[in-house]
Amino acid sequence: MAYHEFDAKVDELLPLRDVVYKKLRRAILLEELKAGERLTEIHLADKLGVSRTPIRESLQLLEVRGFVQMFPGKATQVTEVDRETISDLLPPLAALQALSAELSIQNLTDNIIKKLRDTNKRFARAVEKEDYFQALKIDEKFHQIIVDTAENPYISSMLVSLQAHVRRLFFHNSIILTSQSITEHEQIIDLMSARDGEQVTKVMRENWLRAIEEFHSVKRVNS
Amino acid sequence: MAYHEFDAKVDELLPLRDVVYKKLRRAILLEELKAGERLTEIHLADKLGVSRTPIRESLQLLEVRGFVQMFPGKATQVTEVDRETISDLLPPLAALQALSAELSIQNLTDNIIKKLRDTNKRFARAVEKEDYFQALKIDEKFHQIIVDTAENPYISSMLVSLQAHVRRLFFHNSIILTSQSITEHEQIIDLMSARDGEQVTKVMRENWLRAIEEFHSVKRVNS
DNA sequence: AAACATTTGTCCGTATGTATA
DNA sequence: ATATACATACGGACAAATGTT
Repeated sequence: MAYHEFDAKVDELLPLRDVVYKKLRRAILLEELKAGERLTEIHLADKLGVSRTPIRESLQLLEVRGFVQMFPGKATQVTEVDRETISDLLPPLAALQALSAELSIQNLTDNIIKKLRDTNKRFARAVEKEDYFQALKIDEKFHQIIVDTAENPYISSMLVSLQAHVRRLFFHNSIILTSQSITEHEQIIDLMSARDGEQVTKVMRENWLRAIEEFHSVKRVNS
Repeated sequence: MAYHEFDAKVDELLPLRDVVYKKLRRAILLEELKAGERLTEIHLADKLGVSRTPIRESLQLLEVRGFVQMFPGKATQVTEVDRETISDLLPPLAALQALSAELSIQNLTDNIIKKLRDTNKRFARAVEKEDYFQALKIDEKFHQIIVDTAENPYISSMLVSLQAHVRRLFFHNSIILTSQSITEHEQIIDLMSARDGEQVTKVMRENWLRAIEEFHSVKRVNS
């Protein structure tokens, strides 16, 4: 399930660096730590009540994942997010999601198809109720099932990272998940059942790339 | 250029953790540190003449990149590579390389096309001379030009990581780069010039996925 | 089962280097 | 340009956890 990634449910048994990592990432996603803001180890250590070591280690992980930018010996700051970022982010995301769909075909079971159809029904209900936050969560779940079914650790790992960035960009921009998504999901399920790898790739890509246009039109209105 | 990634040309100005990171990754690629081998911080620190801090930090980076596996509180070991790994690795690699080709079209200049044709000529000469090591290096360069032209930092970063894994798998298995690759490269250049994103995607994918079959046949003979 | 030897996780001190007055 | 304040990079010590005899 996707949301464990930023719900920051702190399991106290985890190493401190992981706890700190999740807290900091959550803070960045929620914009408590703002884009461009400078992060100093001592300050964060005080604030979180830990020493500098777990702070340093978590900052380095955040940097690999692209949430912060480190200037060795100088400073660390929260990565800026400009409008162009989403254009860079979505194409690889779409490509990897599409690939997941294609690869998941060989691991498909009736049970998984049932789960996908159920999830899409719940998605449809959320869209109808115009509960877009809930719809977004269910949409993620839908895609996560497909990614999990593909059983490819490289793809999973890359998608975790990309998804987090997408969330960050969309967090305060309510995404418009239209009824078109419902139909596309249904199409995706049908094509996977029919084992049509080529077509499902195409539909999946379109499903994700449409978000670029929607994002740009929303932003144009807001700003 | 791709090989700076594991040539471990130690720039002494870099933070120690980066120096250590490169040394360790190089050692893993060269199988000086063998798959499954356990890495203890103190031992590595002694061997490299540094304290545990840069060792720890570099190990965490290696873990994100998938070269080692960390069991918090217990141990760290070099990731195992089995024959199935290449089947997991190449599909996302192919997808991202194909996407790079598609995206690079919009940034294409005559100069870049010229560079691609030149590189492919040098590639052809290396293949003819049966200098497969050199051919592999030039092949990487060819693809790197395309990735760079796409100008997408997310894709670049993911490919760096995937490529390193591929190298690890292929390192002691001389890849057979056939004359078919030469033709495909030529095709790719032509399709990019013609701005045919759809077709170049297809050819690029095939170019990369063919390596799966070749790898499997080679391994079957050797083992 | 219990004490032991290791190893990891965390903290903090110090040196080096960076930015600012 | 110099000095000062400050942050990071690294090292080393201690505590906690592991697994071993």
